Amino acid sequence: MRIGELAKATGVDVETIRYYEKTGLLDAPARRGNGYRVYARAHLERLSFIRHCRALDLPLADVRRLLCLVGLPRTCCAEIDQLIDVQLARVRARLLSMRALERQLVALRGQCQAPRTASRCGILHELVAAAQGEACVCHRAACEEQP
Amino acid sequence: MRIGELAKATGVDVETIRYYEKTGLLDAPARRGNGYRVYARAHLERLSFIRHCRALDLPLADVRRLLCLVGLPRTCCAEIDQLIDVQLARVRARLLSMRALERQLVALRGQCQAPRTASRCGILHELVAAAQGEACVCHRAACEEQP
DNA sequence: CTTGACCCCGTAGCCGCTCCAGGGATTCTA
DNA sequence: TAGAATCCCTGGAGCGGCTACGGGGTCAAG
Ligand SMILES: [Zn+2]
Ligand SMILES: [Zn+2]
Ligand SMILES: [Zn+2]
Ligand SMILES: [Zn+2]
Repeated sequence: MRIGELAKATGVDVETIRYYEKTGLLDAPARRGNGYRVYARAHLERLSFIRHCRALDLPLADVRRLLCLVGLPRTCCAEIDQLIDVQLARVRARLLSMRALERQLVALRGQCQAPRTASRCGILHELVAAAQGEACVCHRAACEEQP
Repeated sequence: MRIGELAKATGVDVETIRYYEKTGLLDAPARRGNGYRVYARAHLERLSFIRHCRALDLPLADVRRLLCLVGLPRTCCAEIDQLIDVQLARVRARLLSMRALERQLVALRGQCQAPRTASRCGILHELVAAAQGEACVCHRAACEEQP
């Protein structure tokens, strides 16, 4: 199986596969006489594993560790479970900040309903005013929700 | 006002301020005899503006454009409004994928309730099985929700 | 025998910082 | 007045996770 075929089979870009090899995440495969990489089933599975982990947005360092733990079946899995817990916490934190961001942007967007000149744009006006120390709609709203 | 004072006043790190100057986002300030940067009120406001935009997660290229438009008051503000619209769309897209991610991670986490050996860890088992082509809890769930 | 798809390698670029080494200036304390 | 702590300077490297590029070699179809 050549690199392009592996790429198609896994949905991972060719360049990315080479990058994974360079960083030691994927074993260097055998080569044909012409220098082309030849992949075996084991590579396919390992790369699919990586891709699946990446779909969960796990950092490559975590993926590396997981791949390592697959080869150590006697280890306690607490570390694995914790990797997922930490990732879940990261995702939830991001979720919270994205929600706040959405609210802020909606509030800001509401400042300009119809196109005018820049000097009369409610959005720009708001951003400039906030920079001069005045409370801004986007962040003022967030603060008032607190109590 | 020295760089450290500006940093404290705006909440922007000293290194970041220098970075903004290097990339032309913030004007190079005057210097004292000893080479220290001396900032004026205009810098403080400009940097506060940048920080506020960054709090909305606007890319620096957009911030740059906004700063440029502040100086062109006669321009139509449609471009400003659109910058915010695009950012809102980005945030909402991220929000959707974060929500999906949370569901997937929760499903995966549920595969291992109590610590065992790695070879019996439901999480690791799931990841490996998925790499071998079997449907995984995390992504299978997502697919079944579609219809 | 040319065209086009595929493959190789090494390096640089993206974003938005963040940190480092290796120095100089200033200010506070003992 | 010496030493320590704190500030400031510069240029450059490093982070993550790719992505793009330049300049080439290989191979099968038409
Ligand atoms: Zn407007
Ligand atoms: Zn605001
Ligand atoms: Zn487990
Ligand atoms: Zn899955």
